[in-house]
Amino acid sequence: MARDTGRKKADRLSVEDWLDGALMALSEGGLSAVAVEPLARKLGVTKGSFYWHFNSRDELIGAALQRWEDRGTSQRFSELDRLEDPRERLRELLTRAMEDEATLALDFAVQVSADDPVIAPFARRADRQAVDWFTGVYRELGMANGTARSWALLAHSAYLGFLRILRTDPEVVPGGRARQRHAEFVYRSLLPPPPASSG
Amino acid sequence: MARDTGRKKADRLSVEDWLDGALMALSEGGLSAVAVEPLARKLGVTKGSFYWHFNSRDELIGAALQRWEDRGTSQRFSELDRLEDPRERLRELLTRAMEDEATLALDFAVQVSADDPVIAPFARRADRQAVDWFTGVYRELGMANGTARSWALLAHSAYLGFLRILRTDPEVVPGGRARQRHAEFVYRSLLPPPPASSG
DNA sequence: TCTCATCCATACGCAGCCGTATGGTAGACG
DNA sequence: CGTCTACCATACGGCTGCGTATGGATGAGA
Repeated sequence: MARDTGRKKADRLSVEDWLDGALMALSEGGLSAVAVEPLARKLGVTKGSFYWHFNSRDELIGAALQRWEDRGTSQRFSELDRLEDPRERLRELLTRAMEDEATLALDFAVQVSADDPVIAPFARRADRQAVDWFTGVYRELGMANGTARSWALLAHSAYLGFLRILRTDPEVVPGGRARQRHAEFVYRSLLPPPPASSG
Repeated sequence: MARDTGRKKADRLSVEDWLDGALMALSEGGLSAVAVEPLARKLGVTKGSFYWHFNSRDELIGAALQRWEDRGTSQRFSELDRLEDPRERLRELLTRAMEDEATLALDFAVQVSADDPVIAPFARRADRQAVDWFTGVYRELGMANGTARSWALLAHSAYLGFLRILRTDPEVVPGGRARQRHAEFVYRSLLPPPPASSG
């Protein structure tokens, strides 16, 4: 059967290799770059290889985004949930999100192609997940449900918009240390006026 | 000469007709919908017509976006500048932006294709214009330059992100009266704590 | 009426991508 | 050593969009 222990040997690609390639292409050239023939060229094979592993281009995109969802989207939040102070969680998410280039690139690519029928459900789930997460944080800060959701929506909007500006017009957005300071600023701005007392 | 008075007569299209059609297609189907042959079909003519008026698809896109820039982007802000109170200007922009469907659709389309080489310069100019405008408002509210720009960046990010969520996942975002209340909320949130200056 | 410019249809070649069909190769296994 | 299977190359047909070339229609003006 020879069903496992299959380390790739430079040729002889695996499904994983295709998914990696797809995500790479997605983050570099957008959705249109996730095309069978160009991808095959980049991987040093031909379409024949691809259509053995997958049935269609959409299947590849779906699988790759599923991988993205599993690896990134969910994990990102569950890690932060270990922090006790909701304020700290908020701060960590924002500062961290503005640092990791790979995450930024993929989030941007998905966001930008969110109107595509294959991408849409993933983008929607990512949105819901983020907004829900933010909502939880704000609720822990003592807000009512409605208010918390408003803040959450604003926070996630700010992230998405910032992402867009960052990728399209890097000149407008601060870079390096200034970026960290901006993240800090956004954190403070996205923190509602202190409800009462806390430390 | 017969150089003017040329009202279109159902057939016999003009450059303006093509630009209108391009913007319409852009707001409905995104950049990929601004294609010569599909557009020609929608206008009831063939490519022969198009290539008489334009030299290439990119030329059409550029001209259409130029029209968009002239008509919408600039005008939008200059109108608001008539309001004395900067707070009012801010409020008007936000509430108005969340109402006008046509504006939303086009802004979204441009934003989503902002990585396209033809679209990019327009998106960049629109970003700069918006951020500069916001910066002016915040400066009038008594902020230092750097702080004002931070707030401006946040405000514009929030708009762009909200736009993206609105078009992709309408369920997450409030509609109708709730939308107005959210706009009001965003306005209040994007208004820094009273006067004075902070760091 | 003839002419000329304007506007458009038709038909073509070209390129890129999708998906299929079919044959080939390398290694596991008996 | 032969066979079978996993993986891939090659070659094909089809679709869609871009851009060109060329000729037809229509109306203004002489």
